[in-house]
Amino acid sequence: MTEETYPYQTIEPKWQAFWEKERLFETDTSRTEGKYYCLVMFPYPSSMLHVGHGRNYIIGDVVARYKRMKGFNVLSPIGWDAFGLPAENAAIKGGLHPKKSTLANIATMKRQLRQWGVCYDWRREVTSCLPDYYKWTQWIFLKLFEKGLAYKKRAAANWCSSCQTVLANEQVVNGACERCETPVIQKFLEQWFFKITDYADRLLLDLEKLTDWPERVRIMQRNWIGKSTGVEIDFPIKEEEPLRCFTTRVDTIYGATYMVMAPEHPRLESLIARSPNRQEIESFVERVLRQNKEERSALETKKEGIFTGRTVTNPMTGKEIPLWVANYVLLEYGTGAVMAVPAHDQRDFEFAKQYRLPIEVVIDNPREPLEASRLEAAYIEEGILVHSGPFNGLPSREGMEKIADDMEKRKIGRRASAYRLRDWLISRQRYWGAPIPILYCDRCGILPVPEKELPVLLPEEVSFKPTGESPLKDVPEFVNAVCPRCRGRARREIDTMDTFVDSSWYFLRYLSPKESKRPFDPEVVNRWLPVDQYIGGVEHAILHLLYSRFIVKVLHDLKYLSFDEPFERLFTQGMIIKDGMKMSKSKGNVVSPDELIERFGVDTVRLYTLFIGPPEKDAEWNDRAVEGSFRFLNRVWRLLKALSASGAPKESALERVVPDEKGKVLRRKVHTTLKKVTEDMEGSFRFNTAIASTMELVNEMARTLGEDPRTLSKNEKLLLREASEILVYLLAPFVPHLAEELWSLLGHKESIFRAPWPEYDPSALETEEFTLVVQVNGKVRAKLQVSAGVSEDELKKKILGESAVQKWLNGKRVKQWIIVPQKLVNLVVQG
RNA sequence: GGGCGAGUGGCGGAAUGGUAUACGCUAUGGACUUAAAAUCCAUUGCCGCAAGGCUUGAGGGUUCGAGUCCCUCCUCGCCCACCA
Repeated sequence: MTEETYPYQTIEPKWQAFWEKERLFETDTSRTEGKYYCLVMFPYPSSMLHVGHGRNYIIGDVVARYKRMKGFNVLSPIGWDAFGLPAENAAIKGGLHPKKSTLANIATMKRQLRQWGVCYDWRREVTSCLPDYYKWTQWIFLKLFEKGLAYKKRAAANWCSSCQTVLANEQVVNGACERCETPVIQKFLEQWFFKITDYADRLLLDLEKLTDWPERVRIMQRNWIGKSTGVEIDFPIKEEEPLRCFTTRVDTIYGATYMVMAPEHPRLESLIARSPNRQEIESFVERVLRQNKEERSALETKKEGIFTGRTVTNPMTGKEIPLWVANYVLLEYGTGAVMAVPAHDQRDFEFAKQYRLPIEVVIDNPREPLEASRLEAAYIEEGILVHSGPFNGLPSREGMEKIADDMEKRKIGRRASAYRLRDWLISRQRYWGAPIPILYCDRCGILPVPEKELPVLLPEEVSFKPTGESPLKDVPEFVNAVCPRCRGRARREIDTMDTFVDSSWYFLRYLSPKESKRPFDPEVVNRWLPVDQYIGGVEHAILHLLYSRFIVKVLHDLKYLSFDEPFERLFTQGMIIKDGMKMSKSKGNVVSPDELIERFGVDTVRLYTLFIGPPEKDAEWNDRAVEGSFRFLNRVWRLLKALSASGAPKESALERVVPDEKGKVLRRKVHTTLKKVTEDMEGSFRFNTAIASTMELVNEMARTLGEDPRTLSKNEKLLLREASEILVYLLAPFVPHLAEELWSLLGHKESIFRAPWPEYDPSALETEEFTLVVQVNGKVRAKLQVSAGVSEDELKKKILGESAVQKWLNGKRVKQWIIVPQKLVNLVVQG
C-alpha cells in the first residue's frame, strides 16, 4: 500500500480538460423536457476570489452536477455584473480604465472558477458592461419609460462635498463618505426613478407564491414593502385646498390637536407666503434640509419644529388647530403631512410637551383611566373611545371602521394604504454604467432615444475627475445629439443607470445570449423560466431580488414573458467568517484558496467548504481543519487502490452473492448511506451531513477490507466492489475530479456525470436483529440485541429477565409499558 | 423601538418528541521508523477508584420521555428603524 498522498496535481487538470472536451455542461435549450435551470448570482469582477466567494459557486456546481446525474437537463450559466463603482473609483485614483481593469478581473476569475472545477456553459457568458448586453438594459429602460414607469423628479441624494460627488447609499458609512470620511449631506438633484411603488401590492401579494424561498427572505421583503392600511383625511384650510394626511389610527382623530408637515412639503412655500415669520420658517427648513438622513432620523436627534402661522380644521371636531413644520415628518411616506395626536403617539407627545401644544385623551385605557395632565408618555395601545362625539364608548377597532365609514360617506376621507417602499432611484452621476437613453431638446422636451438607435454607447475616452457629475458631461461627441423629432439640436442625458438595473434581467439573457434583434428569445425564455434554483448571498435578500421580481412583472405585463416571478426556489448561503469577521481585503483576513489548492488540491478545498457546516449558516474558516478533508480523500484513494490491487471484480454481479453477516452489515451501510445522502441532496442542501455519512461509509468499508485484502472472500470482494461504486457516486458532486479518476479506475469509460444516480435497495436495509434501548422511568438502563420478529410478550419477558433491568425495578410493579417498535421500551414504575 | 435567527464538548458541528455529543478538527498514549513526516490503533463532555451521578444559555411548564413543544428571562448575530 502506498503511503503517498494522491496525485491531485495530475488528476485535476486532466479532468478539467476532459469536461471541456466533452462539453459536459453545454446545454441544449431546445430540449425542455426535464429542464433544470440552476443559477448562481453573477459576480462583480473584483480582483481575486477568496474562499468566501467560492462557497457560492461550489454550492451551485454541486447542485448542477447532482441534478445532472439525476437525469435533469441542467442549465448552469455564468456572467459578470461588470458595471459599478469600485472600478471607476480605482480609475479616479489613477488606476486603469474601468473597462481594462474589469476585463482583466474577469479573465482572472474565469481562470479561478475553472481551476475550482466549477463548470458552466461558457457559450452563454454575459458581461453587463459590454454594448451587446447594455443595449438591452437601455431597451428595458425605454419600455418602462413608454409605460410611464420611468420618470424624472427632483430628489435628495447623498452628497460628499469633499469628493464633489453623489454617493450611493451603500457608500455612506455612519453618515460619512466611505472614501474621505466627510459627513454626507443631502443635495437636491433631478433624478430618474422607476415606479416600483405601482407594483407594491403585487410584489407583496406574490410573496405568498414563493413557498420555496427562505421564510426570512420573504419576511425581509414584506417588511421592506411595509404596507400599512389606514385612512387619508382632508383637513380644510381657509382660502386654500385642504391639506391631506394619512393615519393608521383614525380612531384617535378627535385628539388631533395640531397638524405637522414635512419641511420638503411642496405646499409649504405657498402656505407660508404671507406669514409674518416667513424668513424664520425658511431658515429652519433650510437648516433641517442641510442635515443628512442619518442625522435627521437618529433617535437622539431632538424633534424640532416651527409654527407656520396657519391653521387647519379638524374635520371631526370642527376646531381650528395650528399647522406646524417639523423635522420628524417624512415627505416620502404617506402624504408628507400628519395629524398629530399627542396623547396617543409618542413622537407627537414629545413634540407637544416641548412646544406646549394641547394634549387631549380620546382613547381610554380600559384597565386604568387616563388623565392628560398626568401622562408621562403617550398611551399608544388600543382602548375605548372617549371625547369622540358620536363614537364614544366604541373599542378602537370598531371606532376605526365607523369613523372611516362616516368620512367616506361625507367625502372628507377615504380608506388607503401607505408603503415604506419608495420608488427606485436609478440615476447615478457616474461614468461606469449603462447610459440612460434619453434626449433633451429645447423645443420638444424630454424624448426617449429611438429603439433603432440603441445602444447609446458609453464613450471610452473620458477623464476621471471627481466633479460631482458624470464625466460624460465633458464629452461633447456624447452630449451633443440630434432631436429625433424636430431634427434640431439636443443634449443627451449624462447620468448612467444603477447597476441593479443590469442585474435585474441577466437571467433572461442567458437563454439566448447572442440575440442581436431583441433582448431575449421569448419562446425559449418562457419554456426555461422561472429559474428552478437560485443560489446567492443573503445580502441580496432585499434589493436585487425585489428589483428582479419587479422587472419581470413589468415585462410580463408588456406580454414579453408568460411568467411573473423569476425565481422558483431560492437558497441563500451563509458567509464564511475568519477570526470572527466577514472576510475582506481591508480587514486583512482573506483566505486565498491558491495556497490551499497547491498543498491539498481543489477537491479538498471544495470538500472542506461543503463540510464546514450547514450551507445556509455562517461558518468560521479553520485552516487546520482543511487537512481533515485532505486526509479523508487520501483514505478513499488508498482504499480503492488497495481494492483494485486485491483483484476485485470489474463488475458488481450482486445476484450471485449471498452475503454473510459481515457482508450484510456492509451492504446495509452502503444502502442506508445512499438513502441518507440522496435525501440530504434533495430539499434543503445538507451537504455537511451528506459528507459526514459518506465518511462513515468509508470507515465501514475499511473495516470490511481489514488488514490484508488478500484474505477477502470472493463474496466480500463483490460487495466491496458495489460499495466502491456507490461511494464514487456519492462523492462525485462534491469532489468531481477525484470521482472521475476513481470511476475510471473502476473500469468505466464514460464520465460519471453521464451515469445515472443510483437507487438504494430497500431489501438491503432490512435487519434480522436490532439494538433495543430499555429505559426505566425515562433513564437508559440496558441495551439488548433483539430479533426483528419478536412478539410483544416475548419482548417483555426478555426485558424482565435482564439482570441490568431487574436491578432498577427493585421488585416494584411495572405500571406502564411504552413501546417504540424496533427502537425503545420505557418501563414506568412507581417512584 | 420593531422583525428574524441562534445559544449543545477544547473547536466546527450531529440528533422525524425516543440511546445527546454522529462526522471531523485538536490533544494524549501506543504501533511502524535510526529519526521525523505520513499512516494505523486506542482514549478524548464533566465529577467519580468504581458503582453511579451530572450535562444542550438560566428558570419554570407539558409529557412515560424534552436539545427538540409552551411560558418567562439572559446573551449574541442579522435586517429594518421618527414610516404617522
